[in-house]
Amino acid sequence: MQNSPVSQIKRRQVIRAGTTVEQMVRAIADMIVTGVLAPGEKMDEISLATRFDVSRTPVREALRELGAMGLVDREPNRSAVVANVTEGYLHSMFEAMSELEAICARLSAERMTVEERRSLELAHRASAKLVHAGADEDYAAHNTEFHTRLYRGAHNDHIFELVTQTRARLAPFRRAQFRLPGRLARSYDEHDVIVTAIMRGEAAAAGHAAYSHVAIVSDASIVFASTKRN
Amino acid sequence: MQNSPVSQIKRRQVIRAGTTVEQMVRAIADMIVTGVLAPGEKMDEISLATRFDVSRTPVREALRELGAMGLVDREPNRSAVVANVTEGYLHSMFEAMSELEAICARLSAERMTVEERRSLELAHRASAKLVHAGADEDYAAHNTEFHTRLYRGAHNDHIFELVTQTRARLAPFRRAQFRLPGRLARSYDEHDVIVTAIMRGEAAAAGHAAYSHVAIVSDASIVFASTKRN
DNA sequence: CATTTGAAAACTGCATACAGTTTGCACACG
DNA sequence: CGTGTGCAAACTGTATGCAGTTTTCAAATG
Repeated sequence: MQNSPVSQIKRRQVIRAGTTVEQMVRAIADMIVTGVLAPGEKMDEISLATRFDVSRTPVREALRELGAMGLVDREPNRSAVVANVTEGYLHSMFEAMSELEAICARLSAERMTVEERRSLELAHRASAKLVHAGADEDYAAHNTEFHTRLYRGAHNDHIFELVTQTRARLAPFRRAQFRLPGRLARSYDEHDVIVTAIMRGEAAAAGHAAYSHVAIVSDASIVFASTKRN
Repeated sequence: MQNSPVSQIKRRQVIRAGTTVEQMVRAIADMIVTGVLAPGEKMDEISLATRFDVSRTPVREALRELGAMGLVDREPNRSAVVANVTEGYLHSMFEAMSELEAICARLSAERMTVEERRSLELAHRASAKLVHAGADEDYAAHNTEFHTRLYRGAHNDHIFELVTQTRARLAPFRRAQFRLPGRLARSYDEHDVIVTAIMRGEAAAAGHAAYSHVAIVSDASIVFASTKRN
């Protein structure tokens, strides 16, 4: 394991500060949502402690926090494992995501400032290039930002927290959503309906469009997740 | 420290099982939502440790978990404090609550089983007696159960989690909601509209009724909370 | 009298130590 | 050859100790 003191020191400076535990929470959460750690994978405290060059105490606190976030499952006297949800629960998370996005789109249509609307539309139009170029990765990044704009546009901090939290828990299960042929173009079109409704201040229409958009992604992801499992 | 093996064993048997940390999380969370600990109150680790007769380690883990739940605020090298949110954030939580309840009522209208509908209506009808008797406390208990029925009736585990979590964080700020004169009777009437819509399977109507119902409670609570603060 | 300062007290962050539990393996026994 | 049993290794849960930070309070100074 490449565990030189140098890399440790670098980590502490590069990943912006905070307590040891906070750094570990971010680092581990990142590994989970990006798929470096797969759902179901065991994470014993000693390995993590040596890997991050700290004692078990901060590791345990980080794992507990990740457990509270729903990213890892913990049982007494057992190793923590990367959260692996049942298909039923996965479905409920996707449905919740659709509902939450619908709320955000609806509220965005009502509440976004002129500046927010303008920059939403600009970013959306710009993403057309990525679709034509077939740039999966870049479009995925744009997509993440697009949805974050909707969450912020609702101007409700608590809903922002709920939707962000749900998105993090879903992340491990919807990687590669843009691998499906033709998905990029259709995603763009769906975004377009949402943006248009928001620009016109048509709250209900924006909500419905966002609901369908997420539902479509959900269906694709559930297929993906269930074919991959076991 | 009175750390006799006997008291240890007793605790483990009397307070129903789970790890030490889980017990503490439940106990402290309960103190917060019931108002034994007021928002803004400091909770230093040593006091809690001696109070629960354990070392600081499990206390720290419990506090971290409570922090992740949003019930306590933590900053590096400072004592944890019972979460004290800004008026703006409080407002966003109440709005989120309205939206979530609307979703639950809507889905309940579509998905509740015959049995669930029957027992919802029965419990609701029974609560009329409490209103006439002016039994604040008992009606509050019924009210909690009533809303829990809606959350379960939606048949979506993740939404259940989100709404439960939000309710817990709001609890400290809406105590005494039934102290306001005439509130009991109006609450019953509002419940009645929701129940009727659900029994008829009118999803949209149930959603709207639930949204208004919670919004009304929110307004009252915000007044209460802000008059009490500072 | 108000303000600054500095040292001690109090508390948090992390490491280490130890106790209790689970797991895996080897050996005995049917 | 399969199965059960017991021991050892590995790991989690909790306690304790120490280092570093914040807070408090009182004395000194203007």
